[in-house]
Amino acid sequence: MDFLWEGRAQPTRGPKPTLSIERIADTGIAVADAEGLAAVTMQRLAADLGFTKMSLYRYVTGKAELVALMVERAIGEPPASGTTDWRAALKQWAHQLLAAYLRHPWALEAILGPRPIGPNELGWMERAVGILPPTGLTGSERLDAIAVLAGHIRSIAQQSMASPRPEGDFTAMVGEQLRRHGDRFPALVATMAAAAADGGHDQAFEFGLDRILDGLDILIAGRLRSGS
Amino acid sequence: MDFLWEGRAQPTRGPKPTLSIERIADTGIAVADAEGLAAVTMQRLAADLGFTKMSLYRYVTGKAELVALMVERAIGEPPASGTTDWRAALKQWAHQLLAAYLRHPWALEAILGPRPIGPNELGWMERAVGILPPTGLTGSERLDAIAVLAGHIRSIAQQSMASPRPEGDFTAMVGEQLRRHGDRFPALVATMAAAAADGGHDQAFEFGLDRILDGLDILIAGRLRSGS
DNA sequence: AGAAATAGTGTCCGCCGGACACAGTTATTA
DNA sequence: TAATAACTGTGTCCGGCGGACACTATTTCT
Repeated sequence: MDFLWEGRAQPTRGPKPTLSIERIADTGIAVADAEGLAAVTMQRLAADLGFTKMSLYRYVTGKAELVALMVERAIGEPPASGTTDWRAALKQWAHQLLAAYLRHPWALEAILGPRPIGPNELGWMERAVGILPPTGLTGSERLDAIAVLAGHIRSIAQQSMASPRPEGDFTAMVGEQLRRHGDRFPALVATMAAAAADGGHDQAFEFGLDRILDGLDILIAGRLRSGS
Repeated sequence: MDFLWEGRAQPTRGPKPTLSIERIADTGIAVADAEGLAAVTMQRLAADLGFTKMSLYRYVTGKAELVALMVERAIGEPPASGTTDWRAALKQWAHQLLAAYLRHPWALEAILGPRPIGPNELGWMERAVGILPPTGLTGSERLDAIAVLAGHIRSIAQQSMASPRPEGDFTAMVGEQLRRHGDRFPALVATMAAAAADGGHDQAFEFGLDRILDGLDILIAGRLRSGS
């Protein structure tokens, strides 16, 4: 349950371990980066490491624990902040977290559903809540604000997941279906045509981020006005 | 590829099929609702239906297709809108979509990554973009606005996923780790304490929704002012 | 009365996560 | 120094998964 927090107490007797949790997790990360999370199997990692499958179970109690370790290492520690302005700092934080997800898209798959929380994941949250205090929001509001941002980041990262085949692209797929059944979706057809006419390049992340920050700004400005 | 759009042309010769795609998908939905997506196996569905596993492959080319069908049926058609005010309509849409996800939490798992898009999914998008036109936003902006909302909804639904065991709850898990390693996360500890002191009940969805809509409101108001 | 196409079954395969017993290695203890 | 306890890595085995394929039984068209 807390294997993400304290390292195993290393035993005194017995042969020296040749492998390490870190090497196994890093191999898993490399495989997942290159071929996706589905390619991460005990067999595969053992083969890449030159060991047998069962030897890995000396370092990891099961696959769930392995994946949790991979996520924790892949996400890493949050970089330090550069500004004190809450809006600029949150924007920077969002960009950094998005970059981390884009480096390891499989992590989105791995963090679905209830799972143990590691120090790095908590570190990212810590950095974010550390930005907000001087803004006059309540504790719940600060947590909720970060939840919105984190959700937007995950959502965009998920949408940007590189698809192995070109026909997996979401907008292309929508376009294809609209070409066939456009009569059933008139507003969508019109909007996508308009989007293709204007700039049309992919700004979904920046757009959503700016809207959320604008919305927070209003709330914060109101609080500061009524509070002072 | 378009099995979600047109029904199979039914053959003339041969025995009458006893099963149907719909019955199979509905059985899958029932199993997934009750025991999660992992419990949905060909063997299990066949057993529940009183047939052999391989008989299902007469109706469905593989498990991926089955899951796509399950999602399409589970999400269903979007309900009709009640208002013409864009903000109220978007809010209603968001609540309806969230409710749909909460009814079938496993759908979040199933819609990760590139996948075929069905008419119902496109219907939800159609309804959303149909709300926005009279707001002065460009085509790209309207699509991006919906993407932010959809992301927030998915994110909240994912966070609210009922965990089988009580210790799977996210905030509880965070609290537990903070109790042990709180010294490393001072801002987080302070914020969670503050959140427990104020109302503290779960308003993450409404909070984020209102922030996003506020942010959109600013942009729209600005466009209308400069446009007229 | 074929012949052709289909529905459902039974068997088989490779791959997966993982339990378990075993042999070899190392530090402690008698 | 010899015995022993603890540990590492291996080999074997299991149940369950998705799915390929051959086979029989059924239905309809020629």
